[in-house]
Amino acid sequence: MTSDAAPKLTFKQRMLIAREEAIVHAVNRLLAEKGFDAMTVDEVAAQVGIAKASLYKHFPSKEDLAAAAMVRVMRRAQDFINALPQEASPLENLRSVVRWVLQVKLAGDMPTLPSQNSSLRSALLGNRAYMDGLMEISDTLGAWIEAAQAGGQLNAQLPAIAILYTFFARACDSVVEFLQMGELFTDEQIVDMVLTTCFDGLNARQPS
Amino acid sequence: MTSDAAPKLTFKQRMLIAREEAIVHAVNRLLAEKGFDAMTVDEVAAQVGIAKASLYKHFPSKEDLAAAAMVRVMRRAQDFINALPQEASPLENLRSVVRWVLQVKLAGDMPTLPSQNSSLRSALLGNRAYMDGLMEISDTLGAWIEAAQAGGQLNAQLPAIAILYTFFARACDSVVEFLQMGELFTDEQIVDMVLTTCFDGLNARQPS
DNA sequence: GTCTATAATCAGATAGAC
DNA sequence: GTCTATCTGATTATAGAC
Repeated sequence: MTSDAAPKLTFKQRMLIAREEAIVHAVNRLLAEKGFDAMTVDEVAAQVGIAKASLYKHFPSKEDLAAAAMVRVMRRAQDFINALPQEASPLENLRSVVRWVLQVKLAGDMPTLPSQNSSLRSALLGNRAYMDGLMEISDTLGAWIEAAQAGGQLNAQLPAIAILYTFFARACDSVVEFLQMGELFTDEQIVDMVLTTCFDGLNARQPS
Repeated sequence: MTSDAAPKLTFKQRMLIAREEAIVHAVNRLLAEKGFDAMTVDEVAAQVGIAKASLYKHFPSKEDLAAAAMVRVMRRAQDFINALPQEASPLENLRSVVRWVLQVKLAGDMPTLPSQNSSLRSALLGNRAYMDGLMEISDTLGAWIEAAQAGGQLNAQLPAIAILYTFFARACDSVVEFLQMGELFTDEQIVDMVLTTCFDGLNARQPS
């Protein structure tokens, strides 16, 4: 869908892109580790090894840094989606994506933003790349959800949008953090438990 | 369980308690509305109508304010639990409590704290009233969960602690915020959808 | 574009009079 | 205990030289 024009980049341009990638990578890790409010721009600069003022030449504000990190993780999600096997069913695809999200989160690589911060909120809404990425993912997942509902695999009583939000919410699921903190379970066990809870619910299975 | 000694309070003491209640109430609303980081102590003082320095005579830090708000909401939860009908089953009780949590959240009365803030974290861990309240609720819900698992109503494959965390997490479920923001559903519909998702999962029901 | 140095602001916490 | 006034430190963002 995204028309990547064949790039002919000068050395300087590649350096610039590499540096911005390093910046966004650092932001991603800090957002995953301590969240938006606790992350300071000084920290980001220190991690990248450049001066804070140089950061502001690349990104005009802290909010834009966060937006770039979100774009990055959404791109990674798209890459994962594009690599899914063609023969898989919509439900299998959805499960795979949720599993991937949980694994990224458990690996400490999932940036999380406060849903309440208003300045951040408006910055994201005004960010073209962010909104585009969000809509692209929503379209893909939304189509799968509706297909799975039509095929009788997902509960058709629930609005598709509610199911979509439920999937998105796995990216900031506090259950994962709680379970991970307790150190009683392996990452794999946590993924399985959350997946089970998400798709099968907490109720006991009806004996078939 | 809590031995409330019959109080004989002077007028001054009652005034003090009333003021502290007003403070904690304001903190509760601000935490629910904008979260811990965005809430400022100045705001709290302004809402209560006292000077910031006076606030600090009652609570030694912002973290303690937050802890008091959490204690307040946990007390309200205990009151709700104590009022549940005696004849109800463990599963019914659990559903009722989750429903109550969602209703409080939808009413904008559920204080939420960042799970990542470390200074706040240690303050909570060192707060006797907070830890006591948390453990009391955990004990009650935990007993119900195990009973429901033994009775075949809740999935016995899942560790009880994972189910407990899943319930706690409803108090800060971003799905609720997303759905509420969209303004497509009534509060009651949102409660039902989240409850269904939580207990029955997203998969379609097996035709019985 | 990168740096050092600094502005400008804001928020948590306190001093000290009453 | 309550107030006004203030301190202190942290943080976002920028000025200006190279």
